[in-house]
Amino acid sequence: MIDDRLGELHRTADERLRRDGQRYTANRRALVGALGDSDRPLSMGELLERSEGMAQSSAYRNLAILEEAGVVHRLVTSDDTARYELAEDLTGHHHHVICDTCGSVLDVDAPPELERGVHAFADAVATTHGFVVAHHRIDLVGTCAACTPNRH
Amino acid sequence: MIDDRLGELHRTADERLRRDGQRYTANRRALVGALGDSDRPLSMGELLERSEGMAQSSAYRNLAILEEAGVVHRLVTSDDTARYELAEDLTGHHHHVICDTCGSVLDVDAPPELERGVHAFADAVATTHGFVVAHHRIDLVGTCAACTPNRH
DNA sequence: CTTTCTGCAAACGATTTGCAGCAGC
DNA sequence: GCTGCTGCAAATCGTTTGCAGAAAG
Repeated sequence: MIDDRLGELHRTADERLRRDGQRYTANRRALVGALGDSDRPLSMGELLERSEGMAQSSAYRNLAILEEAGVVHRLVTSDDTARYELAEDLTGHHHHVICDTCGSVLDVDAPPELERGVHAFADAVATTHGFVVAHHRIDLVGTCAACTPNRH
Repeated sequence: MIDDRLGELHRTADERLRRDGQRYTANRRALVGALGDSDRPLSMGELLERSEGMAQSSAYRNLAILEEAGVVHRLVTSDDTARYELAEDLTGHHHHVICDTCGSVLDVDAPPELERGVHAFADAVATTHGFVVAHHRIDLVGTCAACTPNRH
């Protein structure tokens, strides 16, 4: 196997769950697999489509446990449905492009110079306000290519 | 009156509502006044506290209408309750510092150099993905000064 | 066997909506 | 008066939780 990214991912997830006294069950494996296959955050609906026969309540419960274990990250963009992605240390640092019209979210990398700028900003805020900055978000919000023709 | 910022604000809100065929009622004035008095986004609870006797449903309805009219902006940070602030052209461009622990949100200005970087990034994404970027968000997420001592 | 997981159904909490009466123009 | 606004109560919708049985170790 040339690219064992998914195998590695499952191994890491298993390990982090065990550390929390949790089991890496088929349901959890399915969720992590679905997120690992995707290049963007997935909504609950999308996750259920990709997880044959999983009860919605199990999905919610497992995603919460996976987030607790540091495997998954839950995000809320603008509409009222949450989306899920793998934790940042599993995917690499990235940002989001969000379509106001259809709610879709795309992953993108920001130029290093921009990242440097945000870090400087974060340091300044930490100093000024005694705020401990854990991480930052940069979202570009607008209209995606698919939704643009629909504007009139 | 030396600083007629609030008067001006109410005049603008009135005008934008009328443009939409809406009235600038006492309830709406109270909401806009509360947001204009605040230096940070307010939750529904905070808005109701500051709006003596307004029904919650009226507040939600009016905030939706004010948002439609371009007077108010609704934002969702991480927890599951929305927050509201005046539209950006009424407050000036700014960003948010969000406490993961207590959910509080603080307004902050980013250095111009950082804003330039984000715009360049937005332009690049627009070109690459055919995405029309309407605006951007930069959030610093972490632990506020008030919540820091509680970490152990 | 014991503990954790699971699905189902009921419960929740933020937000929305239907409706009848009140208010603005 | 007509139309929009309000409060109230009921409905919605995403998400959470209680519970009894199934599965992992």
